Order: sequence, then structure tokens, then C-alpha cells
Amino acid sequence: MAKPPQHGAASAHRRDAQGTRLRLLEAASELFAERGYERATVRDIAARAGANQALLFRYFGSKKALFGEVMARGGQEQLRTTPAERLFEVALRGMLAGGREGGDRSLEVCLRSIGGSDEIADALRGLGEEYAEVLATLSESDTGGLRGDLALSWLLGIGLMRVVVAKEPLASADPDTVCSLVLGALGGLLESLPKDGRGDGEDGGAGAGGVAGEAGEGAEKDGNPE
Amino acid sequence: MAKPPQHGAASAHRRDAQGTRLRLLEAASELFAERGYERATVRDIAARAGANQALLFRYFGSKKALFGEVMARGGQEQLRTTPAERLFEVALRGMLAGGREGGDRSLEVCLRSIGGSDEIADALRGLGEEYAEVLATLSESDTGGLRGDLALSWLLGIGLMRVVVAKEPLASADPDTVCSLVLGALGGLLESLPKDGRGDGEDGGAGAGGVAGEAGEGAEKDGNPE
DNA sequence: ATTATCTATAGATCTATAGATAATGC
DNA sequence: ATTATCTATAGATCTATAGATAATGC
Repeated sequence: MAKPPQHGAASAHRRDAQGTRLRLLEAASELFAERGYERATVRDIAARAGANQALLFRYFGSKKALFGEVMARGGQEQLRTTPAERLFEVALRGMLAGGREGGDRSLEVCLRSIGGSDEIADALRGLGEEYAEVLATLSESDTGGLRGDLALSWLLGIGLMRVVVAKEPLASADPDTVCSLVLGALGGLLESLPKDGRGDGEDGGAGAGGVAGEAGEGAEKDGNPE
Repeated sequence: MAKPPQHGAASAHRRDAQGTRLRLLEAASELFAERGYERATVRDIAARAGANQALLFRYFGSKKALFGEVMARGGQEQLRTTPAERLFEVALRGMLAGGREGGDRSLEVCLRSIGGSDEIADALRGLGEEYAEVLATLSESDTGGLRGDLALSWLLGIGLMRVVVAKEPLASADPDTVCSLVLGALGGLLESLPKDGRGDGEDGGAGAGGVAGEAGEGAEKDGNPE
């Protein structure tokens, strides 16, 4: 221990603006995901970060700006590192996993914050734009954009009912079962969506449906790349 | 005209507790749908009802109680008067129509209010319970409950992206096209969902997909019974 | 006289800011 | 000396209540 911190156990951190800023950002990310924008107060965020509440304004200017910065980081990594055909499943599994460590929770943040203000709807629209754009490429139809939006809608609706509302039996349903049902039905919408990792639906004309009973498929471990 | 109403145009109403109560209820219903629970203040509600803000508390006790009463009426009529096989489409079309006159907007109210408080998530869970229960009967699988939840999730997700977030191209897409795409894909999930009013998918084994391009179907007028 | 309605305000939050304090680097 | 951090509080809402006022019914 070369440093003489003299920190009281709980809240003390060394004087480190950069570090405090980051802790605030992460605390905000967590609390926004847990409670949504409105119910996560700046005092709670600062408290979880072990920082003084006034620093939040010093470093981010306003609560909204902080939210903006949280959302700006959200999803980007998942969008960059996931191939289009797998994006839906990866995002769905992330949503189904809920508050699990490491996953991207920006969609969940949006779901819990909707209605708070117009800026938040804007944020979700922006984030949705990026997801839907990718999903749209999975359809060759001229209604591809719409199909992408509909797929994204389902993803968000599932997150809403499972994570936010906790509606049973969905809330405690096995992720594999949910994935299987949803991907099966979605095959009718996005032709080039892989059914379960194999196959590719070449021309994707009509043979879409055929929901697999409840066999868990696509149950690979999904080691999220970070 | 036996009654001598003498209504002044804008705000004046006769002393009529029952009537004022009802106007408050309707104003609340509208404003909750437009702005969600949090952003619809009691003052705004009273103003729209042409009533004093204190009366809201006199007649309903609290803002939450008022919300509860609005939600209690919500959906009931649609649930009672719509046969199971048509419930999804009717609810979807109601959602796609958005703020159109006469429709039931309780699902929309929920969407805009999520995150406000736990009671609101409870309200949506309760309302969802009733919808999902009916939808579950459309599948004979032992995962019927889950399938019903997933159908409901899609319905809400679509409402979220179209009505609340206003994501394009979904936001201004033709309702018939959306219906066609969604019902087509949903056939893989709920076997006894009518494809477009004809047919019934007897055994509903595999022949699910086959999304109809963008032919407008099921475009009947939906004269809501009141 | 009863009671629907209105005025005024208490009380509880929450964001944001101004200015003081104290830990670091030179 | 610089600047990260803290204290104290302004200022803006919003729900809810107490008590006054005035329109109705008998």
C-alpha cells in the first residue's frame, strides 16, 4: 500500500475527477436501468457513486445531459460487434437476462423511462433507429423498414412485459423457450433470420412458420464480448 | 328541452357533483393517454374538465385513486364484446388508430405511464392478465400462457414504437399493412388465429408463415359498440 | 340547510447553483 | 495555487388539505 489514502471505509475515494466522473456515469447507468430516468434522483446516483451530488452537475451540467451520455454509450458495442442475422437473438437474450452482469441495459433504461419527457422518447427513437436499420437488412421486401420496426417492437414489448411489468408466465419463462418461440414466429417476417444457427432460408419465400414445440434451441452460452 | 341548463360556453357548468365527477374521469382518461400518469397533473386534468382542482381530491381521494378508476373501466368493454380469435386484431387496430375517437386507450395509458410508480406496473400487469388470458386460449400448446404473453408483448411493443416513440416508418405505416404482417407472423405462435377472417388453421401444424405482401385485409369499419 | 365549488397554502420533492473547504501538485 | 469536493439553499413543481364562498333544494 504505497498510497496513504486515509479513506473512511464506505464513501471515501481519492481526489480524482476523472474517476469520480466515471463512477457517476456507471451509477447513473445502473440506477436508470433499475428505476428509470425520473425515479432515479441525482442524489441517489451521487450516493451510489460515493460522490457529492453537486459534482454531478459540475461534471455533466444537468441530469438530462448525464442521461444523454449514458444512452450514447448504450447499445453501440452490441451493434458493432454483432452480425445482423444474430442481432435480434443477442438483444433478445440480453433483455431476457435482465440485470445480469455485463450486458447492455440501454433498451431497458428506455423502457423504464418512457413517458418521462420528450427527450427520452427521442433517445429511444434514436437507439431504435440503429437497431431497426440493421434488422431491416434481414428482409428483402420493400417493406423491409417496417418489418425491422416490427421486430424491434416485439423485442421491446417482451422486455416491457418481462422485465418492467413482470407479467407471468413470461417473467420467469426459460429464455431458450422464449427465444425459440419468438425466432420461429419471426421467421415469417424477416426472411433471412437463421432459425437456430443452422440453415439460412435462402429465398425465404413461403416456408416460414413451423414453430418448434418447446425444444431449447440456440442455447449457446453467449459469452458477451467485452 | 325540459332542463334549463344555462351553460356558459367555456368553463361554466351547473352544480352537479355526478356530472363533474364524470367530466373529471374523462378528462383524466384523455390526459393520461396523452401524457402518461406523471406528466398529467391534477391541475391540468381539472382544467380540462372545467372543474376546480380541489374537487378532484374530494371526489376521488387522490391522483392514484383517480388513475385506478380510469384503468378499471379500461379494456373491459373491448374484452367483453370481442371474440377471442378477433381480440388481437381489434386491440392492434385500436392501438394503430391511436387517439381516434371512441377507442379504448387504456393500453396506451399504461405505455406512457410505465416507470412512474410500481402501482402503474401493477395496473398494466392486471390489464395484461385479462388480455393474455384470452389470447392464451388461441393456442392448444402447453406453452399457451407464454404464447399469449408473447402476443400481448408484441401488441404493446408496437404501440410503444408507433404511438409513444413515433419511430418511422412504423409510425405512419398503413394500419392494414401492419396488421397483415403481424397477423401473418403471429400465425406461427397462436394456431387458431384466423389469417384474415377466412380459414381457421384446423390443426395448425407447420404451414404457418407465408406473409401476405401488403394487401389490405380485415379492413372492416370496427364500429365500436357503446 | 346542504353541499358543490373555490381560494389559499402547507408540505414534500427534486434539480441546480453559489460559495466555502480542503486535498493535491508545483 | 489549483481544483476536487462539500454545505447550504434558492427556486420550481406538484399533491393534498383546510376553510371560505355560493348555488341549489326544502
